Amino acid sequence: MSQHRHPGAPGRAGAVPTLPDLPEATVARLPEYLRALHNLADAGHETVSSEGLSAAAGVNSAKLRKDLSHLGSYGTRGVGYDVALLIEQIEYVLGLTQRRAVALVGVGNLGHALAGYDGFASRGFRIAALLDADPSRVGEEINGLVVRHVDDLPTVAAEESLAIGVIATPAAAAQQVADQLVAVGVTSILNFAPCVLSVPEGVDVRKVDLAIELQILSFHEHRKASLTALPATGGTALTALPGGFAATDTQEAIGT
Amino acid sequence: MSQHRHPGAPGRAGAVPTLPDLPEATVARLPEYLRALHNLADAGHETVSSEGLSAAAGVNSAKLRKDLSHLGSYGTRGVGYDVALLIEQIEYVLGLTQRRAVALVGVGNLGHALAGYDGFASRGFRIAALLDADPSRVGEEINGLVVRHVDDLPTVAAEESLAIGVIATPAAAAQQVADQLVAVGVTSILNFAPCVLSVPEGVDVRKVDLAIELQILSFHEHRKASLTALPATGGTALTALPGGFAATDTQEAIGT
DNA sequence: CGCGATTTGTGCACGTCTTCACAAGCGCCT
DNA sequence: AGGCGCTTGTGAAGACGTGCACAAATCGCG
Repeated sequence: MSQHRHPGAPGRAGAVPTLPDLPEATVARLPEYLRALHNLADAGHETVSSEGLSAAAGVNSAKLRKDLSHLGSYGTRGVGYDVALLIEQIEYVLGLTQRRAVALVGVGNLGHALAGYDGFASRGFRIAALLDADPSRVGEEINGLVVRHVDDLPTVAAEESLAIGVIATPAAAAQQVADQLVAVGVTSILNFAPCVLSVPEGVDVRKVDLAIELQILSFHEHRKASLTALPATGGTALTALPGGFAATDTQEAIGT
Repeated sequence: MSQHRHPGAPGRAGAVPTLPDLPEATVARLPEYLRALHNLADAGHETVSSEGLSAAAGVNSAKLRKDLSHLGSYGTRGVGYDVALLIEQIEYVLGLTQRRAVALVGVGNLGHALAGYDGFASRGFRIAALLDADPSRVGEEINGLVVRHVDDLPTVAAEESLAIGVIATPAAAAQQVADQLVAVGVTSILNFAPCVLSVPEGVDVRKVDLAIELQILSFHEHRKASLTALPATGGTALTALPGGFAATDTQEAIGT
């Protein structure tokens, strides 16, 4: 159990790609670690302790160590983790060593924003095509890409190796678009439309619903409000401790 | 244990607001149930079984029943749930009976889209103000609202009862904006900037990072690809079962 | 070379979430 | 009224995720 490193990662010369099957919760945090690591690297740090990295990523340090231990044993006792090596490892595990092509369907309000969002490009993705069902939108140029009709999907898929699709259409159109994406071989879908998609087995769907996030916050607001009404204490029950900000002030590497 | 309904909900004539403290996982699903219920109501359904509702919301029916049981005992054995009543209950618990005012800071690419997103308005929220730090953006009118300078936050907070803030700025500005929001009394923040925020105790932060979602999908792509490479079976290992779409075809009420 | 300071990696216990399976309850039909 | 079929609500078990606390490992220094 001492040092089991996973093959296929550093010298990726066709080695056997034995991906450790990570817990979902860990996978969901890896991108956050990766972002924090890039910040640290930009700030000139060569190594970082689990304490420092966990603070920058906003998690518990024990959790971070356990997460990273699932990748293998990178990191030196008494020293910390090598920033560059860890970046390489996480990017490998996340499959970011190749720049994945993404098809974005639905160039409405949100689609426009996504098309212009440089966070995709800067983190390993390339928007390969913009598609829309509305003929009046076809031909429009956004950020250097021309909007094509969604029925051109097969053509697009033939040009590019499409694995990921993003749906930013109204809910009514989402299922049909999903079917079209699946038909051309897309096996991962990021869905911004507020509806449930049914897809064949083997296709992954992640959903982002902006209104849902607000509703969750609303619940906590409601709860907080109902708490202040109850207890015998005066009024300023939850206006935070007087002096201090709670979280980790180890955000050294955030600024730019 | 038979029928414990929670006071303060139906006849909300100042009754004691005893919010049951729901599990976080349940809270996160309630908005999804609510959306499905609205669809069912629009389609004319008066009642719905846990089976039907869970299918429309894309979850396990046992999970749905347990979730709803946390709210109290609405629903009739042998019949199902009264759609209208359940909507009322969930909206009450989520604190959506009042239309909450939201301040949106950062009117860039994403901020524009959010300002124009009608999903907020249709689900209980009202964008009360658009703010930006860039003077050249101040004064611009978006969707009937004029962009004001972020330093006007105190004024805005004085006009409106602000509890929720949305941050759609670049990462470098997010912490400062969060501080300003907290300073004027905001206790819930939805953060779209890719960074960790430190806030005082009692303030809730939820984060949405579009790139992270893609990276999680990328991991699963990577894993799927490495799986097809390994097993002795031919090639079409994961191209789904021949005939059938996996999920719940009980999406009757989705279309519109 | 040995020792102390430091930090990783992990066994273990705990809490939360999920899922099954079934008793209790309700309505309808005869 | 009684019985039957259907559906909710929930106990219990298992899976999963979290966090503590500490042994093992490494570095630097005298």
